[in-house]
Amino acid sequence: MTRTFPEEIRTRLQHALGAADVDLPSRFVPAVSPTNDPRFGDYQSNAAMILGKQLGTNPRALAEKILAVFDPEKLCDPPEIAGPGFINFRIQSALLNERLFGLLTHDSLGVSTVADPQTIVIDFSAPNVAKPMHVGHIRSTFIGDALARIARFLGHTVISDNHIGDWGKQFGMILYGWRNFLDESAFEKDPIGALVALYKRVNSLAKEDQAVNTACKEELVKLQQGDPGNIEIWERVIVLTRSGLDKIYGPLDIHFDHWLGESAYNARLAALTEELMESGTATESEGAICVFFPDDPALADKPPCIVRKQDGGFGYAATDIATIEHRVHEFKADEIWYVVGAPQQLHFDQVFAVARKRGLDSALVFIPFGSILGDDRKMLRTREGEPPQLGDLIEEAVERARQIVEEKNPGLPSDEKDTIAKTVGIGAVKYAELSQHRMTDYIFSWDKMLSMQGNTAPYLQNAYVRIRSIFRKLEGEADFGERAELEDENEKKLALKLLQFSEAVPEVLVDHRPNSLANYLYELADTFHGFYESCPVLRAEGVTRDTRLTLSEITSRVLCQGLDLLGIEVPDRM
RNA sequence: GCGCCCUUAGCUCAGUUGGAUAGAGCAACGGACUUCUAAUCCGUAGGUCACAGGUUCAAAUCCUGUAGGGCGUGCCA
Repeated sequence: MTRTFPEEIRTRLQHALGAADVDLPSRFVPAVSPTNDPRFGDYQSNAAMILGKQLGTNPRALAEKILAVFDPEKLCDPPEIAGPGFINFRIQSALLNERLFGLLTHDSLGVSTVADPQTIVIDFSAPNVAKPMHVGHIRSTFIGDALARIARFLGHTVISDNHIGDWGKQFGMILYGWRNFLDESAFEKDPIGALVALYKRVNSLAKEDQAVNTACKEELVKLQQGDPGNIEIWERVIVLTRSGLDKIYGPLDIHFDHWLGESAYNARLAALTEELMESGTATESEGAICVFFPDDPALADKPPCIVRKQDGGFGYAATDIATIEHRVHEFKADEIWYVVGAPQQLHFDQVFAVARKRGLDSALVFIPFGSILGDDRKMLRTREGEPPQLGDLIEEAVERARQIVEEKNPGLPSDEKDTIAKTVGIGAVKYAELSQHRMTDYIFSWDKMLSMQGNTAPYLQNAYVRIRSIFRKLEGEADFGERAELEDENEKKLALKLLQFSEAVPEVLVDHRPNSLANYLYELADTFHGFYESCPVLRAEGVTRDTRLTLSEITSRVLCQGLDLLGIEVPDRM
């Protein structure tokens, strides 16, 4: 297992600190980060400044003391002290050469698997039954899928679970609608559409008419209590919904290990509630079974967690608690990640608190994201208005990409153009989401989601395509020679960037933010384009050519692998 | 009312968790295709990091307050 450059530098700094007999605060770890200006070398550490402050000594003097015993052998040039006390490191060319060339035979492109693999259940996407996926589902679906891919790549055991909303109050509405207004003919033509129409009709009716609202709740309670007629309807609706969802997930290349929706835990809810009562965790309040948190300062003055409602029905707190139990006991989850919108913070704080009271000690991680807003700057909701559907968005993306391919590369076979259009269009939509910080709210915009210029997936795909084009022009098998020798500044910059893939991937899981990987890939493509402009590959000779071929090959592999971790594919031509 | 989150270039957003002169993309302007794919590249212009204090060698980043916005706040999920 090869250490990354920052890890190596950090280790040697720690050695030096020990050798220099510096009186370290407990658990002090020197920070090492890439520089933002090449004049300062490749990496920098502010350790001397931090320590200088804590120990009351001059930072630059301390830095000199550290560097007097720092061992740069086979790693970097002798480090320099700069500014108020930064220590700057420049990686040795020989080491860059060696590591770069080594990447050719390294399957995971320099990325080490984690030392302590965990079993991680990731809960994402979770659409509702009988409602089509719309643009509001983009975030959970794409972010969750990317996190699953990245965690797997790093060596964790990942179990993805689509916890679909197949049991809630909206289902009562479907049942009510099914029993009262089902239009069989419309249903045969377009099952999903008919279900949606049904839902909408009942929803608006229930808003105005309290009796309808109550009737819906009653249908739900009947279902939850096992009424055979309602069960039968429910089963049919699930099958239909599942097939509708598969049509969306398929082209997006998103797959789940399990589809354990809310309904999967129905049989457990009554007993769970009783256990909660018996253990004193839950109490009755205003006719509902609730958990209060008097000992938790953050939750004490908040409304209670409602496990069972007045009408006897179970809310999603009950199913979520049962779900955690299942994941801990059956899946042996060390961690459970919830990729869910930020507004549900309180709900998960409560549910996690209940789980802990029940002795479930797996790490429960809420991974929130900001809202997608409509033109009015309000959250997109299905209840009012009509947010664009995910299927339509994808279709439009593919169409726009198809037009551009037609324009740029009319000579390609038609079926290849189709494939390219899918790869590019879907990539653009995914990247638009994943390149953004997950907590940022944004106003949904077709043009933004479908942009194909600048910092977009097609930009990264284009860099890959240019490289594949180089190799297509090579006669026969590519020969990368026996070593790399970096001369030009653009080559060195690119080599360093490529070697930093090993830093960028693990970085994502520090804060569960795929956008940090997207940023890295954009910078890589940008660096590559600089290299591409000033360093001809095929016209070069000897070791220069070998080196440039190596740089190109590794760049294409990192782009392909990196994009794959975001769930984005690359075409060979575009 | 209370709680959480947000405010960075005309627009959309990054900003490696406190580091050196705050960066990209769009849009604007000026250049580069008989060359390994121009979905590209190079250059110009664009900033009181909402505002006011504070913490320190160092603040877009941490603390306090103010303004504006979003979300949540007992039986939807």
